Amino acid sequence: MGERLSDAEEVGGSKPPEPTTRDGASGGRDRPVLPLFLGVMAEAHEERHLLLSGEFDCDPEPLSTLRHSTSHVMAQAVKRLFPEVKLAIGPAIEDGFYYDFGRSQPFTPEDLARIEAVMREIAREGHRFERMELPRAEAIAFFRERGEPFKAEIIEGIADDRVSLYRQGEFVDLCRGPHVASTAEIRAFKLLSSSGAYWRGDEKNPMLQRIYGTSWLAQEDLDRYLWRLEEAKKRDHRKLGRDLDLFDFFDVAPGAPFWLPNGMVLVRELEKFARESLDARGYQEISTPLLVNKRLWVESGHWEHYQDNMFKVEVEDELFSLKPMNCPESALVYRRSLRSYRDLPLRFSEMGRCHRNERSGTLTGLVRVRQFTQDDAHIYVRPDQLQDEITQLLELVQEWYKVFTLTATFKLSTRPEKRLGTEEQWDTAEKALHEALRANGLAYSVNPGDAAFYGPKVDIDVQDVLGRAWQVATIQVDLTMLPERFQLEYIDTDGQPKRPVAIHRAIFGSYERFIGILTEHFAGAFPTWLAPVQARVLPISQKHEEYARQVWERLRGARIRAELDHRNEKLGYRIRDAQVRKVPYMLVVGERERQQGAVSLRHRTEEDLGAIPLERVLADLAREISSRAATLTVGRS
RNA sequence: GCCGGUGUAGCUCAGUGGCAGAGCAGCGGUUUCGUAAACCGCAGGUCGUGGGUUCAAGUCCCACCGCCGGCUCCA
Repeated sequence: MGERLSDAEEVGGSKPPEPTTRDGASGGRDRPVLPLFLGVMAEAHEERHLLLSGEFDCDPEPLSTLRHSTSHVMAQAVKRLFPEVKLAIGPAIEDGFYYDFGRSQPFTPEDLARIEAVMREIAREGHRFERMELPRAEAIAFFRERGEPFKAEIIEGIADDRVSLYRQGEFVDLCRGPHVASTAEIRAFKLLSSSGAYWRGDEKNPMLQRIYGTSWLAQEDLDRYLWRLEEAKKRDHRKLGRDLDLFDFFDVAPGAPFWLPNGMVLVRELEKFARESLDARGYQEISTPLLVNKRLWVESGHWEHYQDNMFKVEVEDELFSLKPMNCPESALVYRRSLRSYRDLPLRFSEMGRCHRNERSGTLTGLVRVRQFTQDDAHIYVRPDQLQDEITQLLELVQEWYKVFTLTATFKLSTRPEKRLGTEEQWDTAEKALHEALRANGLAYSVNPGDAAFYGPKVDIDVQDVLGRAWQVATIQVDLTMLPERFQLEYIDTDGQPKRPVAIHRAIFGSYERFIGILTEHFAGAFPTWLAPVQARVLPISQKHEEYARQVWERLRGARIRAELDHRNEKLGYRIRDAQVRKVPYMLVVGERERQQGAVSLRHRTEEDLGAIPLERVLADLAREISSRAATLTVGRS
């Protein structure tokens, strides 16, 4: 993770700090993996505990252990500064750790600085982490006496007779370990932020104050991580969206993006891509109403289960709602005529604009919105067609993501406790998903019990260049919801009506989120086929404007999105401007080019590539765009 | 929705009770330029919105809205 930023498309990015040579698999020449781990294991009883139970509060892997230990040191520092604070929990998490504290006052940035300073003192003091065990009842009494109600509550929920505590210096915490040997091992860390968090994650419980931090084995690793955070900030689609004039939000429509001309190019190109692909695969596109009478939502069950998220509108004493999903209306389309077994699979695709009343605090740029457009489809199949259809869908998903150089991860979610449908139906559906994943040679993880109540699903995450995962696509088998609730049927070979199986699927997920992810993935430097402006013509001076205009006309004639920048500015200024705007190609023209019928080419990340005949540039550009190439190829060959 | 932070020019930000500021962007002029920022000038503001305190509010107080970081939710 974090090693993938060196792509050629990176524009104006700073160089990462020199990576440390050790990286888990790659040898680890000077990382103190072994000594640290031995330190963790030094105490014989802890080793025994590991061997016997394998139960720890964190992964006994060195980095998690270090982060978990850092959270204890932070808690110790907080207790030194604010003795009245109550301890809750402090786990290691990806890239760091947090600790939750019971305290009426939130922590200020100044508090964090003070806490961090005390943590460094504690590290200098070099306290050993010592494990001890107490009978359960004694431990409860111990924490009650120390005024730690949360800790006591945790132990009350533990079934074991004995619990383990860890001490470093004056600080004692309920903990299963493991820990590093001494606070002296905690060096490369930083507190990052504080926020509210509910006790045990339940909003009915009191709100605690959480402090997040990060901790690493070596200072270089910390520096590298902090650099990664900076880099992620530069790639933030909200910033790039504004800088590149892709989209904007206005406070009159929270959670609903306005697409600006540049961003709308992205939407249109993606739509075009999707339609070309789906048309070739037997999909039939439909479009259904946004505003629908409550009666439909009652029939679909959304009124019962999803009402709180729906925008309601009263029209002439009748209640309507903006659709939060497209499936019920797709079912109406299916149901409007008698279907034969020969008609299946029936694939209805829809660019479905949905509205969901997400709670205000959850809205985030394009990735969490109230109005979005799904690249939705509902596929109706006979049970015997299910597996083959899923197999094809997985192929399609991979084909699409490859175009965007995104790497997908597949997660299979299986039957939950509360579910509809027979065991036999679930067996068949889950087997179909397993087999389809295998048929595609895909590695996947399984989330038992995580499926929707109506059928198992495969969710697909993509990783962006910074290694962050985003859920985009989903393939959900629907055994009961649409088929049963809407009484869907097809006439089978025996002349009898049968229930089809429905598949709900989206590959981009939503255009909004997908464009947000692409923006971050490419850092705004989109492949040429997606780039809002594909080429800029730059005359050396205004004397060369006429030839520049001819070049520009040729580009536009070839339906290339081109601009002519003949502003009264020096060439260097205009080149810089095109670079900043991440325009893939700059075509510089002066007297020499005019005489040769050529242009001097420059890629957005590179130096002058020299004069190239205009005809060749046009041909190369056309090829690159029509093939939806991921990299810049014009003039290279 | 909850906890906290935040909101000043198109953008990035300064201004801590006493005349609303800078850089970039924009516009005008000079310059006519060979590969990442020429020079001079001009214009640009209900300081998120609404109340309040004060002789005086961008600044202090209250409420609301948006945004940011989390929590929760994510049929």
